[in-house]
Amino acid sequence: MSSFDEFDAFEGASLSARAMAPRPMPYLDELNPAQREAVETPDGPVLMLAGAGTGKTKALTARIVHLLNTNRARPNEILAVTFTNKAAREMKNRVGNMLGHQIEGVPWLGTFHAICVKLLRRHAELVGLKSNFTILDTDDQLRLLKQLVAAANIDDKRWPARQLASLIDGWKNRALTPEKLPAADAGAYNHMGGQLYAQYQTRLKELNAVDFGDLLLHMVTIFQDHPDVLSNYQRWFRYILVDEYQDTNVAQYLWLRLLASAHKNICCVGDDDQSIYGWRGAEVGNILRFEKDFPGAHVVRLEQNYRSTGNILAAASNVIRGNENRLGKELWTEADLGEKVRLIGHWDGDEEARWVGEEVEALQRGTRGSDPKSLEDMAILVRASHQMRAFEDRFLTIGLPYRVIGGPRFYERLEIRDAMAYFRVVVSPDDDLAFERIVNTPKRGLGNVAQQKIQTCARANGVSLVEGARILLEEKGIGGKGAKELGILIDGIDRWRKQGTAPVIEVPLDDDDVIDDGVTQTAMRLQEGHAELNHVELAQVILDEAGYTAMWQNDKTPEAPGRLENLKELVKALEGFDNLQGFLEHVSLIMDNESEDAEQKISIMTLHAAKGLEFPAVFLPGWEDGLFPSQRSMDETGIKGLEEERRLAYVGITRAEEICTISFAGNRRVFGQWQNQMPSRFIDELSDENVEVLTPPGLYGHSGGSRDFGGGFGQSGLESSAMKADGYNSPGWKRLQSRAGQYGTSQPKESKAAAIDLTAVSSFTVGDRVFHQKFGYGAVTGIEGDKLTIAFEKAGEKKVVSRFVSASDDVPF
DNA sequence: CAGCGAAAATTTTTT
DNA sequence: ATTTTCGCTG
Repeated sequence: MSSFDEFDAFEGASLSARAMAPRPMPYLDELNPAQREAVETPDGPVLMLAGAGTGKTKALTARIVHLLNTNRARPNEILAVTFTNKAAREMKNRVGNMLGHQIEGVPWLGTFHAICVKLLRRHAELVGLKSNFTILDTDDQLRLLKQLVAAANIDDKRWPARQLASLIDGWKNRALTPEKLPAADAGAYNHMGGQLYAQYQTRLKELNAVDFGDLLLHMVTIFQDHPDVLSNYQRWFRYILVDEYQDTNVAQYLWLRLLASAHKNICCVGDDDQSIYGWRGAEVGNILRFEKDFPGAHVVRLEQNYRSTGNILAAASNVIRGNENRLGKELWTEADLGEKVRLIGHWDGDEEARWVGEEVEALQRGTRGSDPKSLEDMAILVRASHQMRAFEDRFLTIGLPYRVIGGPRFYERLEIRDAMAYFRVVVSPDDDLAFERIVNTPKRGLGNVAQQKIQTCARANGVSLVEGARILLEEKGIGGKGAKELGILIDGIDRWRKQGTAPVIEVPLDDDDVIDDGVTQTAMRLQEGHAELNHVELAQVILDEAGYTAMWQNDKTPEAPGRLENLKELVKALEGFDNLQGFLEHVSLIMDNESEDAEQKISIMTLHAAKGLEFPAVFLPGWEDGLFPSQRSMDETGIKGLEEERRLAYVGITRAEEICTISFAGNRRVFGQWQNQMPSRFIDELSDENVEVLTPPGLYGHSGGSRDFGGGFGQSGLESSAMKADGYNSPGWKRLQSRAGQYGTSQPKESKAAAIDLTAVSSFTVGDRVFHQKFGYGAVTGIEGDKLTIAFEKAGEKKVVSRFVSASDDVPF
């Protein structure tokens, strides 16, 4: 009460009060009433229901700053959790900016996983681990499970280890240890699920390792079994903030509830309409139930949208209205109606990609009525990643710079994982999984048989694989080339260990000094060893001496140079860390790589990856039933799945600030087979008055100007609404169908042949030497209609539309 | 044991 | 259609 009076006085603006105010709070003036309410209700449970684009992050950061400014908490007494590293980074930055860098930052601001690692390092022994445990990636996890499955004599064919992995994952998400597993669950996976889960956990402990799910599960277990530890943290974390609360799973929920149960100073921010991670264990129920979990909770609704135009917002609202289980919010905006949401149907997926490409270029030029837009301001959001390919191909051929977000990540690449496995073997002698990975990479003549022997020997002696291999060699249990190579490898590992920084040693911690200083205290400390090399040099030496670099240098496949390049980048990335251990830790948690490059590019990403982002212009292709909403999602979870898909649609539309373009295709290749597609049911749920139906350009080719489907559907507003009123019987759709009939088949394969006749372009023959703007010189190796297959000297083999290449003679020197 | 060709599986979304 | 896995041969 008392400390608050000062601020009331401050509001009153009397001079004396202002002089007494501890710090100015300009950030409060920038908040709207709802945001301000959320910020100025610091104590007790608060639920901030923040719709898309309503300034949620702003409110959250202001709240943190406010807690600090009012001296309610010191920076390290605030626990702020997010889901993604990106969100954590952004919040850190914004808090830093608001504070004007007066304070180092908020040390306990991070993802659930990052924070749990920090905590678990301090209390590892309580769950039978050492504090330098390693975090397994999904690769290792699967390899481990495969071994267990094989040992249990289960047919890997009928019961894939992958399936077991996802079961275990699911159990961990629900905070179920093997002991707590309900009988119904334990019987899964050929009646062996529970047993194998227990074995898996035992094995992890032996390896001194955890998987991703363990990070939370172990902490929940520790909190539940050790009230003293829990109460320590309850006292320490005086204020708790949670971002994206709708995405929390049971384990995360329990973790939070345990920590908050004493003081209940917990502020959860979320939007039930943006809950799109149900499939990986997120429980919308957590947010729907908040007021029951925390009686007397203060609920604040953020409903003013600052992102999108009126039309976009209205269309999105109308779609989400189709969901039953909602807390209910109605977004509004002061912005103009703006352009209507644009809707267009295409013949097939390639045509769709072609059209989007042209549309992007038109937006760039500003010939679409609006100001010219930068590629940075545009995004293509797809349901599933395989949809990206069509756009990548298309953009490659027309030379449109693009960037795939959330694609194959740097640290998940084969060569990077191999290299890291080498580092791991050097750093942690017991990392059997890493050893398994590299023992025969590069090829050392150590096949299955030899590896089996090492396994057996290690197990018989109760030692790690490296030691097992050493013993095996001494006992001459292996001969020939393999023995020699194995000897070299083991000697190498010994040498690298000596050359590098000495291994970490545990620093004993007692609970009292545990959280004393979250910034600088780490559970491990480096022992100043007799390192001959710094860790960057060491990494290079390891890769070179192990023959790993050479392996790729000798590799003739086209991707080998890229892999070498990646390895170089990896070594360079090491410079940012003090030692190999720190780096490995970082990598296991930070799996995103935001490589910012100077060139302007359009972004391609999944709808999931787009959450939290915004773009002036957004393309939403592939709105077809079965693809979006995804058939699988509906099959697996029925109406629940459909509602989640609908939320995904809502997320997609609300990413757009000014221009939102939705499209679908009548035909699409699925598993290499052509399939007829129905327009998505969500298209029918868009509100008519906010949508404009565009006329598709000619079906084929670039020759005769724009032809539309069977005489122009959607020219008038009436027709367009008719179409949307019933997508399945819409004139547009029927015309799309009848167009198919015109070519005597519904198989576009056939009609593609027709397209070839119409285009009649190729003035090239196989063997011609050609030039392409982007790829340079090459030779034609195949012709398929107007598409040429060209073996480029630099870029390798590519398929390119013939009009983008010229005979190389034409190119002036 | 490795390299090659054939068969099978894959396509939701990820901290 | 493409990628991964499997099984056979050298």
